[in-house]
Amino acid sequence: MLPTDALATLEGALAAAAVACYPQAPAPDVTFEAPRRPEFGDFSTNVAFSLTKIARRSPQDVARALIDAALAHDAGLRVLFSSIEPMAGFINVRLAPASWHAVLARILREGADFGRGEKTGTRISLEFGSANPTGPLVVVQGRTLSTGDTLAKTLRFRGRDVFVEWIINDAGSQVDTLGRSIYARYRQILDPSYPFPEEGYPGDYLRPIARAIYDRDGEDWVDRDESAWLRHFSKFGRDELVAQQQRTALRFGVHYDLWQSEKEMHDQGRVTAGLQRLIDLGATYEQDGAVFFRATAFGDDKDRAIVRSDGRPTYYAADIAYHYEKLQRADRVIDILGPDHHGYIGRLKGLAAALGYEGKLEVTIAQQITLMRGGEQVSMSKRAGDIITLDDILDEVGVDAARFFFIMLSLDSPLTFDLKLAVEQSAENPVFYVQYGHARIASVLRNADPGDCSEAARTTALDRLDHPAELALARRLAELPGVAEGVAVHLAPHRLARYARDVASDFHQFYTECKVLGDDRELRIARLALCIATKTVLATVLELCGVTAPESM
RNA sequence: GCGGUCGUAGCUCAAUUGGAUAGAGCAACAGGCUACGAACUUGUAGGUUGGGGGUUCGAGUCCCUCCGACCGCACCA
Repeated sequence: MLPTDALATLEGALAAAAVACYPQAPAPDVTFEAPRRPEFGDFSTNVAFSLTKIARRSPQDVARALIDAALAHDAGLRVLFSSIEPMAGFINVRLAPASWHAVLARILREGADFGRGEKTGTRISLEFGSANPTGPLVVVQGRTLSTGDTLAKTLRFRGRDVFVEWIINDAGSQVDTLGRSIYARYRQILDPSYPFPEEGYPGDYLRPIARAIYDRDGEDWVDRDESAWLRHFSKFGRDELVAQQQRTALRFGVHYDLWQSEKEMHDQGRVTAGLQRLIDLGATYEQDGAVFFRATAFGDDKDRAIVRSDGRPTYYAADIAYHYEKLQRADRVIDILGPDHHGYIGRLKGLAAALGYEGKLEVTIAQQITLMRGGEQVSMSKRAGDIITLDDILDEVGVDAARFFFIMLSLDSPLTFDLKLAVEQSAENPVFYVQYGHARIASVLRNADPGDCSEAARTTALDRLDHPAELALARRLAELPGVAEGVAVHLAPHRLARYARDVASDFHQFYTECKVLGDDRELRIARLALCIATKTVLATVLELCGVTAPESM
């Protein structure tokens, strides 16, 4: 019997025992969790605490009574569990090894599908990475891209329908600024002293774009007025930079279902439609010829302008329309924003509330990344022109190390990243530890007799696995579905990275203590089966992390 | 000033969302290969969870209040 089924049986028995022993108390909800410390058993429940007040007895006594009653009622529990003990008020249990063997057999049977969730029917809109099309992707986007993509994969793995989107902020004045910047670079090809606009985007990354225009059009634009060239240069730059951003995302292994142009939304009248909805709901007012969203009525700390007094919509207007569309087509809308967007949380949540979708929108901020090089802080401002691009990082440490590194930390936590250290210590990145585990298993399987391997891949004869390291590893592998679900529910991809390390660690320990390819055939097959199951789980986790699972390294 | 995130071992971070003796990795120290990959492993040491109150069987987690860091606070995007 699988651990989950065994636990469900025990939960039912304990709940019944609670009702029998303490009929005056409301029926408690009995749930088992894996305790932090292994010596507390495989699983643990705190149900006794909830009954102490009414029972007027210590949690320890209550726990004892519940166990006795449950065992008296169902003697079969003694077979499923090797121990059921009260300890400090908790009820700690240890499963019979057969349950862990059953999990291994299941992993072998299901392969890459082990841990996959049933379709839930939940539609999720996930937006992350969105940026102005005025420059290459930078380090902080490495964090949102890694996190967002891993979340998308994990949510899908756990049965959600996920729609991944990026919004291109190409409707505002920054695109004109981009056009003027490129034009200056274009003129500088002929005259290096040509002035660069004060508000322009510095750095050298616009020079190749200017060069491309020059190669195609020659000096056609030199003597023209801004009104003639601006549109052209802006659009060319915007298209080129969006394409660059898309290439970088792809290189990073991140796929989008939709790159939504903000300008397109304006052109198609969708922004106006979204605003109209807000106006119809009475959530707006006019002041000095401008239109404001009454955000303070919905928890924001300030009302927000959505239409300027000259009639042009603000950026927020497009945000409103876009989120309105997303809220209509999804059950759960998730935004992962950069660290300079703290002010957005209030207004976006207020917006969802005003539109009648309170609670459906989750806004998460990826905290800041401080980039260091050899102990000195590196400026990452696009303004300063001295930018470290995501591509630079990928060139230095590779996709695998970068992907893993960026999801290792909770989004809530600010992150310090020393480039020099990253290069020097890339071998210390835990991703290599995990990948090594996978490669090591592959090596064992290569050394094994092929006949043994194919038999192990199908076997259910796993009774010989009784070494503590074997059972600990099996128990760890069994956690995969729960870990993945936790990542999906709490939007916490760093748990995958942690879990991957734990699996690898348990494997290395098993490998150190237990010889796989020994003379005892029955034991050899069982241990090979454990290796195969471990390799399967590692491959699944690495896949969710967007990291390759190498056969050798 | 207002708001938003945070503050945990020397460093980088966890802590199953209120559970047990707060855990890992680096770095430090001491061990382990004539065994399937030592890119591994075993152990030691390291803490008043920024300070102080409160809520309760129980607080790193929730509330209040100070201190500190970062980020926002446009009819820019």
